[in-house]
Amino acid sequence: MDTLIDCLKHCILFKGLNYEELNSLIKNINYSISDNCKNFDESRTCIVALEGDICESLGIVISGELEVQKHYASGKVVTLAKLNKGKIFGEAIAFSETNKYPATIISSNGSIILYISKKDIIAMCSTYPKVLNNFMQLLSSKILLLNKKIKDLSFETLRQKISNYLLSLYELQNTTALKLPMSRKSLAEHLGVQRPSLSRELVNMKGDGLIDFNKNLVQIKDLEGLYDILI
Amino acid sequence: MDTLIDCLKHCILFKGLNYEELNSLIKNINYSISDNCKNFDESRTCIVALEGDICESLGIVISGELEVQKHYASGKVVTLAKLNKGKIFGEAIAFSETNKYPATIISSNGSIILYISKKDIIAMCSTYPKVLNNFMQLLSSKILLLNKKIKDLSFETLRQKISNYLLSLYELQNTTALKLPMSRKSLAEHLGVQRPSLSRELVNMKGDGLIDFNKNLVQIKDLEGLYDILI
DNA sequence: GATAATATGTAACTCATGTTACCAAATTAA
DNA sequence: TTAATTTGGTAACATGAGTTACATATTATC
Repeated sequence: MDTLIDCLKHCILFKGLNYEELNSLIKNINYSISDNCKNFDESRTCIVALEGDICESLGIVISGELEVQKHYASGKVVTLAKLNKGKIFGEAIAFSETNKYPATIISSNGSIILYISKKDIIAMCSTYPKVLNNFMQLLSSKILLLNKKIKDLSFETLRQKISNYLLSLYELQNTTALKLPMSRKSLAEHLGVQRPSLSRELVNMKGDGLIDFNKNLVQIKDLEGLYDILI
Repeated sequence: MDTLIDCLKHCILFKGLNYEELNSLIKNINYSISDNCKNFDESRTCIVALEGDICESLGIVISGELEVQKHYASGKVVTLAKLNKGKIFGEAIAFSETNKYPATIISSNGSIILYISKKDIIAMCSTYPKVLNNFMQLLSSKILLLNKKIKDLSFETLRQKISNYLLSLYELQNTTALKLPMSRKSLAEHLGVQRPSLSRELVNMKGDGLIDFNKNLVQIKDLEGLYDILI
C-alpha cells in the first residue's frame, strides 16, 4: 500500500496532496488493479489495450513500463510514447464522445496498472478539488500544447518556419540580436527540414535584408518583414 | 433571470440539466456579469480580452456575438471564430499553466457575458457532477479533435493526403467502392491543395494501380498499397 | 599539435506541387 | 432549348525544397 501511495505522489494528477490526503483518497475511491495481463500475443508481450478498444477508465502506471504503439497493416510498428511509473493514459479518451483507443498499448515486462472508471473519476474529483484542479490543468495544458503544434505545422514554406522560429526566439530573448540555442543540424531537425535547405534559405533571407547572421548569432534586420511572412 | 437560464440551457456545459437544476445552480454558484465593456477602442468596438491578457475565468456568451481575432503587426486582422449565445470561451486557457489569451476577443454589438472564476468552476463542478462530466467531455473531445487535425496536417505529400482521405472514407463506408461526398473543387480545398494538382495525382494513382475512378466513384484497387503510403 | 570525427556551407540536379491558361463537360438559369 | 455559369481535365511552366556530393570549418580525441 505504501508503494502505491509513493507512486501516486509522483503522478501529476495528485500533485499537491500530502501523504495523509493520499491515504484517505485511496481508501475512499473505487479503483481496480490489473496485476497481470489477460491477453498475451505470440511474442510474450502483454496487450494492455488494442487500437479501437473502448476506453472507459483512466489508467495509472504503478510499476513497469508501457509502450504506446501504432501497428500498420504492413506489419510495421511505430512506438509513439513510453509510459513509466506514475504516468497516466486514457484520460482524454475516456471522456470523449468516440471513446476508442487511437493506438495500441503494450507492456513487455509485466507492469501493474491502476484503473479508475469514468464514474469514479467524477466521484473522486467531486470529493478532492485539488485533484479536479490538476485534472483540468492537465487537459487544458494539453490543448494549448496541441494548438501550438498545429500552429507550427501549418506554416508551409521554409521561410515561414524559420521566421516563426526566430520570432519566438525574439519574444523569448527580448532582443533582435538572437542567440541560436542549437546547431544548424538540430535546428533543421526541429523545423522538420533538410540541413542544406535551411542553410540555403538563411542565405536567401540575408540577401533579402530580413536578417544577418554569423555563427550562432542572428540579427533581425526587418522585424515587421518577418511578421509579414507568417500571414 | 429566466432569459439567463434559457441561455444556459443551450450551453454545452449544462447539457442534461433541467430547469430546476439550472435554477438552483445559478443561485448556488458565484458568477459575475459584464453588462457593458470597460474598454472601447477608436472604432467603437468593445474589447472583451486582448491577446496576452491573463485569463482567470470561463466566459459564457449570454447575448450578442463575439469575434475571436488575431491582430498582426502589419495591421491585418484575421477572424478565427465567432461566438454567439451559449458559446463558451477561455475554458482551456484559464486552467493551463500559461494562462494568457492567445488571441483578442472583441464584440461590436454590446454583448453580455457571464464569467465564472477558476475557483468557482471547481466549486460548481464539485457540486454538480453532470457539469463536471460535461466539462471533461468538452476538453477531451477538443483534445481528440486537435489530435486528428495534427494527424491530417502531418501528411506531407499529396498522395499521402489523398490516401488518408480515401482510407477514412473506406472505414466509414465499409466498402472499397467509395462514393466521394463532395466535388473535386471542395475536396481540393478540404485537403488544402490546388484542384489541378489533385486531378493530376489521382490520374497518377490510377496509373500506379492503386485506385480506379469515374465521376464521383472511386474504387480502391490496392488497399494495402494505400495504407503503405501513410507510413 | 596532429588526426579523426562531426558540423556547416555550397552547388548541381531532381521532383512534387503550385500556377496559369484553355478547353470540354456538366449543371443551372433564362 | 439555348445561353450562361460552374466544374473538371490537361498541359506547360515556375518554383521551392529534397537529395547528393564535396569542400571547408569546427570540435573532440589522442
